[in-house]
Amino acid sequence: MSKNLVIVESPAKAKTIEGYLGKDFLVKSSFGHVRDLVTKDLSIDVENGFKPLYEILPDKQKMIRELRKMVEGAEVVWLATDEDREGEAISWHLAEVLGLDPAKTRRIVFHEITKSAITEAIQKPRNIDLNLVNAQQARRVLDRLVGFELSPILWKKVKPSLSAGRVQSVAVRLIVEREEEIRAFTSTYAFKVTGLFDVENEFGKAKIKADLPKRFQTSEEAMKFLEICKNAGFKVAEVETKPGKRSPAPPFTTSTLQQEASRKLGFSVSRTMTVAQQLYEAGKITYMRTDSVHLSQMALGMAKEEIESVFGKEYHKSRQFATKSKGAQEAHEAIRPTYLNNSTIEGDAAQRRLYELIWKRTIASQMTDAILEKTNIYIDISTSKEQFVATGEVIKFDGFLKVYMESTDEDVENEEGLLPPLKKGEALGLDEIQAVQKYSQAPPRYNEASLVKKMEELGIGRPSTYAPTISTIQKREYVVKEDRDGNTRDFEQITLKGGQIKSVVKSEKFGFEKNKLFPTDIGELVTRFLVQYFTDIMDYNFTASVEKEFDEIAEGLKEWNQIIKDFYGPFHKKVTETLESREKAKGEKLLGVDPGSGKNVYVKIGRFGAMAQIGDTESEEKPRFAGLRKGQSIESISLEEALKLFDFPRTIGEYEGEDMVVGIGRFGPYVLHMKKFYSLSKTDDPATITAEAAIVLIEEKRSGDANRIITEFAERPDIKVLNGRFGPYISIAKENYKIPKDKTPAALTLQDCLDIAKNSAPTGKKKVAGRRK
DNA sequence: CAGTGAGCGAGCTTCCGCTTGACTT
Repeated sequence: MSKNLVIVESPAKAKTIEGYLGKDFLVKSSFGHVRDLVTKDLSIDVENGFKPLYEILPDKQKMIRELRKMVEGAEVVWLATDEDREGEAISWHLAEVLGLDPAKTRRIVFHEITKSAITEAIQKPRNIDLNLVNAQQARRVLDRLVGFELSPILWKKVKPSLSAGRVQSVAVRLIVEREEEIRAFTSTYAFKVTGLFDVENEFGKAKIKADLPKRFQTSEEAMKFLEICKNAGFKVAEVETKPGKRSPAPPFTTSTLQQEASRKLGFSVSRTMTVAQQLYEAGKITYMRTDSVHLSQMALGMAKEEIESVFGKEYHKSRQFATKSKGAQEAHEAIRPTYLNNSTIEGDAAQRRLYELIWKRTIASQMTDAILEKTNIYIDISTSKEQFVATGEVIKFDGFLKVYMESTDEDVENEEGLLPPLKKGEALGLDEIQAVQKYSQAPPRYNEASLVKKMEELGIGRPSTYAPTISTIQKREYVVKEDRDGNTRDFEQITLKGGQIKSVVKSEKFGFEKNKLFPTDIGELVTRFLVQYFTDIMDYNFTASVEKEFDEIAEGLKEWNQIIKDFYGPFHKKVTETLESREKAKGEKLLGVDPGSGKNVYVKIGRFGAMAQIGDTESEEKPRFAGLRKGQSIESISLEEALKLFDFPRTIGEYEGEDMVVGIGRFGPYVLHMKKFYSLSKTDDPATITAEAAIVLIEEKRSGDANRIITEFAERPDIKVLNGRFGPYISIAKENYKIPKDKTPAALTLQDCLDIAKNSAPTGKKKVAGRRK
C-alpha cells in the first residue's frame, strides 16, 4: 500500500500526475462530485437553517468503498481537487464521506499539470476552506430551491413534467425575446450608391470601387442623384493613409472553442465537447472545460520555440491574456495542445480538425500583431457636394494572420483590398454608378454557439453545463433547433452606364435559417408566465447578483444560511401565492368562427401540448379537440389550417375486409387497420393519401416485422429471438437480454434463452436514481 | 411508443454543477 493517496477529479489527470509523483504516491480520481442532495423531494430543511440532506451518488458508491480501503492504508491523504468553489466542495465531501482524519489530510491545488507545479503544490498544503465550501452549498441549495419550487408550479399551471431553473429558464427567455424582436421588426430600406471608376496614369490602367456615404430613402431621390452624375466629372479630392494593426484573439476557453468550432467546422456544441474529450483523454490537449485564458509558463516557452523555428523570431510575441467573463473561476489553463510542436495529430477527421483549430488559435495568440495600412480615397463630383469614398487595407506585415483569423457571426460584405496608386487632383473616368435598394435586417436568431456566448456574457451557466443546458431546453420542448425556408422579395437596381440610366427589379432570398434556435409555444407560454410572476429570478442579472453574495460567503463576510433565508422568505411566499390564486396559463387564442357550426375556434396549450378547440368549454356541449401537428404553432396557425385538423379520423377504404382509417396522433399521422397502427411516411399527406398507398404501407410494415423475428417458441409464445437496431437480442415478456458473443442467435434453443436470462440482467431497464438522461 | 384534451385525484415529473462510460432494440 502506498504511503500517500492523492485524489483528483479527473481520471486522465490522475494518470498523468501519477507519472510525476513516483511510487510512494497512489493517485485516484473522484470522477467529479461524489455526494449531492438527495434526488427525491427538496431535501433541504428550510425550518432549520436550510440544512442540506446529502447522499453518496449511486454511481460513486463502489468507488467510495474502494477509496475507504486505500485511506486505511495511507499515511497521508492529499485532496487535490480543482481550485474553485465546486472543487473545494468536492474535497470537503470526500473528507466527510471517507471520514478523513484532519491530522493526516492535506488540501493542495495546482493550475497546471507539470511536474514542477505539482511538487511545488505538495510543499504548500493548506486546510479545506470552509468558507468556499459554504459558498458552494449556498449555490447548490439556491438552485434546488428555485428548481424544485418553480417546476411544480408549471406542472399545475401549464403542463406536467416541465422544468424551470436559474439557468435554463433565462436561456429560454433569451430565445423567446429574440423571436419577439424579430416579429416586431419592420424592415426599412434605403438606396446604397456605389461607383466604379477608371484609373489611367503612369502606373497603368485600373478600376476603383467607391461608396457614397449618403443613402437615399426613395427610388426617386436615387434616380435624381444618378441624373446629376450623368454629365459630371470626377477627381481625387484627397488620399489619406493611416497605419493600423490587428491583434490575435486569446487562446480558447470552452465557450470560445464552441463558437469557433461551430463557425469554422459546423460542429454542434455537444459534438465539440465529445471530440475535445477524446483529445483530452488521448493526452493531446489540456482540459476542455475551462473559463480561463491563462497559459502556463511551460506553454509560453513551447510556443516561443515553435513560432521562432517555423515562422522566425520576428513573428513571436509572448502574451498573457486576462479573463473578462463574468463569474469566471479559472481553476484550469486555457484549452491548448499539450505539446505545441505538434501542429497536427493522428486521429479521425473530426479530431484532427478540432486539434488543428486549437493549435492555430494557441500559436496565433503568441504571435506579433498584423501591421496594416488603411487608405481612404475621397472622390469629388463636379455637379454635387457629395463625395465618393474608396477604402482599402493593405497588410504590411502579416504577423499572427499567417496562422489564424477568428471568424465573426455576421457575414462581412465588404472585402477591402489593395487600392491602385492615386494622386490628389487626378481625374477619374466613370465606368458605372449603381444605386441598389438595401433592406435593413432583423436581429439574428441564436444558434447553439451564439447562445453559449450570450450566456457566458451574462455569467449564467458554467463550462461544464453549456452543452447539457442546451440539450435540456430542447428536450423539454421549450426550444427547437431547425432550418426554416426564407422568403423572396423584390429590390430595385438603378444603373448609370454610358450616359444611360436603367432601372431593373430583381428578386432576392432572405430570412433563410439553418440550425437556429426557435421558441416553441410552450417555451413562450412558460417564459411569459415566469417573467410575470417571478420577475427577479428571470432577470438577466439575477445570477450575477447572487454570485456577488456567494463571493461574500467565500470571503467569510456573510453566513450562507442567512443569505439563503433572505432569498427564500419572499420567494416562497410568492410560490404559495401563485399556486393558490393564479389561473392556469393556457396561452389561449381565438382564431375565428367555424363556418360549419358557427362555434368559436381556439388554439391553446393542453396537457399534451398545443391543440385546437371548436366550441367553448363553458357551453353545455362538449367542445371538440385536435392536437396541432409538428411544425404548426399557436403563434402562426391560420383558421383554415386549424379546421383541417378536425377532418380526422377519416376512412379511406377497405383492405382484407376491414376499414382503413387515417388519423393524426401523438407521433404523427397514421393508418389504423385491424387494430394495428402504421405510421405515414414524411412524404405522405394524410389529407390526400389513397387506399393503394396505405396498403403499400401496411405490407411494408408486415414484411419488416417478419424479418424481425429470428426464432419463436411454440411452447413459450412470450419468448422470442429478435433482430433489433443494435443486432439480435432475446425478448422475454417485456424484458430484453443481450446474446453472449460466443453464441449464434439463430441456433439458440428455448433452454439457452432461459439460461441467458437467468445469468444476465435485462438491458435498458437500469434505473439509476439521480441520473439525468 | 399509441391516437388523449372539461374536471376530479392517484402518482409521476423537476434544479445546477463536477466527472465518465454504459447503454440504446
